[in-house]
Amino acid sequence: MRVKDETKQQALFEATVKVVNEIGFASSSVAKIAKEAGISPATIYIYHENKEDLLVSTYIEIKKGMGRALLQGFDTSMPIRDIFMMVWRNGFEHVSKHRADFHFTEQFANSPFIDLVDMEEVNKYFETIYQVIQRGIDEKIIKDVSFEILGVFMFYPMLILSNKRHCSGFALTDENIETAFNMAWDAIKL
Amino acid sequence: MRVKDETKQQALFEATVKVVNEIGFASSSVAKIAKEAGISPATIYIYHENKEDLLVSTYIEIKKGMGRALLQGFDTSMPIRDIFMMVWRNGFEHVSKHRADFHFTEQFANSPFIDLVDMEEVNKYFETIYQVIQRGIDEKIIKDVSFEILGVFMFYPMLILSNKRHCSGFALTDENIETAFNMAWDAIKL
Amino acid sequence: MRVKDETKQQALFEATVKVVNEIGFASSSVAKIAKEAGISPATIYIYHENKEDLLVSTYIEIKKGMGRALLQGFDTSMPIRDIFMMVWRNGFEHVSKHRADFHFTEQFANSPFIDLVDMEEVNKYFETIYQVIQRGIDEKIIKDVSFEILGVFMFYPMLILSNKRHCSGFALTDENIETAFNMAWDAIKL
Amino acid sequence: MRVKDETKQQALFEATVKVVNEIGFASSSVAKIAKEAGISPATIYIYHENKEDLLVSTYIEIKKGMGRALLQGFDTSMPIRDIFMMVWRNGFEHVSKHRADFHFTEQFANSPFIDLVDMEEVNKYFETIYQVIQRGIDEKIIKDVSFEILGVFMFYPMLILSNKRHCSGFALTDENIETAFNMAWDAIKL
DNA sequence: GATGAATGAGTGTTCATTCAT
DNA sequence: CATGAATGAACACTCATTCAT
Repeated sequence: MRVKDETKQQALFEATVKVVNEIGFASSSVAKIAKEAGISPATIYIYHENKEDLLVSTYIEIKKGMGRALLQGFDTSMPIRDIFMMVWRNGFEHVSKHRADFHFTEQFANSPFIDLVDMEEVNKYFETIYQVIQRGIDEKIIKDVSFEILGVFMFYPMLILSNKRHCSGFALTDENIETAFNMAWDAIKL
Repeated sequence: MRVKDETKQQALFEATVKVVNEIGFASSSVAKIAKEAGISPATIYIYHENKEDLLVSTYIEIKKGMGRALLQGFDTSMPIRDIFMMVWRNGFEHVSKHRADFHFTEQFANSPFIDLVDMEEVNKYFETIYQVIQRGIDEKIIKDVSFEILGVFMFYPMLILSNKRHCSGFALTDENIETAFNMAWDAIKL
Repeated sequence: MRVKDETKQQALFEATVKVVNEIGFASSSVAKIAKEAGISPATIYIYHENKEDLLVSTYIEIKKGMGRALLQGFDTSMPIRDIFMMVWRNGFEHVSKHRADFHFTEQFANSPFIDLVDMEEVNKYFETIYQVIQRGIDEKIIKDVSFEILGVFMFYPMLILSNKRHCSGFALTDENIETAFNMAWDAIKL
Repeated sequence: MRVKDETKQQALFEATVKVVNEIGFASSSVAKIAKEAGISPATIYIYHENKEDLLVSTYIEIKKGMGRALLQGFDTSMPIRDIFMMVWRNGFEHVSKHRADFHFTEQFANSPFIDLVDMEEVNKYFETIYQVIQRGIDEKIIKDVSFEILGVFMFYPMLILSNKRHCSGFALTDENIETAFNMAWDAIKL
């Protein structure tokens, strides 16, 4: 795998997301993705070892972007609740701007492909957030339960609410986002 | 004229779930499912119009079972919170007994296959629960927000917490289940 | 093969002709023919040993009808030319009334299926006509060339001219039929 | 990038003709044709969109060769009858050299596949001959009837007489060919 | 006599991947 | 670096036929 043309690599990621979103993993083929990206199927093998690698790389690329987006404007000195609200808003903003990407990750994370991902690598993009949660627990602001349970009420709701497939009726207005945040906060706050 | 073998149909559903869970939609083929079910690939087409129909039927079959399970022991006269707790417990119990089925639906619901399902048909299995929610809203016990938002905090958590992929560290103990219920209830109660 | 229901047998012949004409031998299947005939594929095997036998039987059935039709109103005492003209007219009349049947035989006779037919059996339906030809040769009215060559100019033209595929512009009017007859007669007469 | 192998394309045409002639459209499969051509079934799809396209292309290829062959030695200044005789002889010579090809076209032209052919494209290979016919009509040498009728007596006989299936007893000797020509000429001449 | 269930073998076509250019 | 040609293996699905009922 020799890397050269960065725009081609980018086009490949975008094509992968588009094709998989439109027809699912079951029907997605290297040929179709290549066609969408405007390159030859053979060229994909210059950028990626095989099909699996293409899919996994696409997933990690998107996750990296999400981790970065959530922490936009982050400031340790802010009150815990404000930090969460900011993260919450950042999350909705980022997702609404990258619906397709996020849609892809949902599909990916609920398939056996997820087993191929080195979760350590992904988690490090969210490290800072874990630290905030821990602080909240230590300061007795947040319930003292496992990160996983907290995530179920604080982070998954962002994904589900933003997912047209699951919540077709939830418009991403400031008001709706705040209402939902209050519910999430009620769930996790002590 | 031989008569249609009902056990074959059942074996087919189980094989579909098993194969899809193990290797995902991307690699699941009619031949593999048939082999797992111990029948000829051609026989599948006696029971189902095509592959799509097999997958969709499997999904609906599972959803039907879930809807039935959630309402086990249901009694209108119970207090709203108790009903939800019962549904919550029923949910975890059912899911823990049918992990594979439920795993399949997660994958299915996050793929384009879900678009092939007549949601009306699925929703009717959950009709009674919708009525309880409405009663809770009317009696000012539950927050007056859309069903979708409530579902995100009251029902999706069951799915995510039970999902080893997403919550490997969440053991389905009575204590954990109750802790999580309290968080869900905090989120939706007025 | 036990024969019972004559109308079913007839429906089967008609279905065979219809299906083969519409989609050709390449796509025709026992199942499609059975469906067209309104019976089960399995039932076909009560009336015919196998698919081949069904096709061949259909061909022979049609040929029998043609042989009979050509000789309608036949009378040995008529002048040779008049006999030919009568046969010619009978031919066009019969074909125009049984376009589909005739269409089927064209396709059949130009496929390897024809090799399965016992030509002796078919030829006997046309025996009388061969005798007339021989008389014409003996009486020095018709050119003394082989039956095959004479057939090419006297009988094949009926088939080709009646075939919409080959002669879309040839309307089966009395005038056209007579014009063509004169050409055929010019070809074979001494 | 490997370059398309023209001999492979040719082998494919020949294999198609051979297989279809031997077992008919009903039994001819892409796999059998590929095997006969010595290539992988998948390779066929590099040269042709699908099976249909392979068959149609083969037909057109053969027709093109025929059109060219008929006009060998063609000279406008020759008398009409001599031109026809030359075309007639060219036809028999070409057919006898390419029996298999011509056999294929007979089968093809009597099947629904013929409907897939752009007749305009085929007819242009015979354009010159149509002009000669028209000249013959204008000069009152040939009967003033439609091209189709003339073709039935002037061109179809070549095909039928050369067809072992229809005329097993017609040897392609110069004498036989001339005898038949005279009959054809008698049919169409004024 | 008639049929739907059942299937091994086959259908046309696409797959992920390699390779010569 | 990039590609179209090439393919063995697999794909979803249909085949002709048999068989229990």
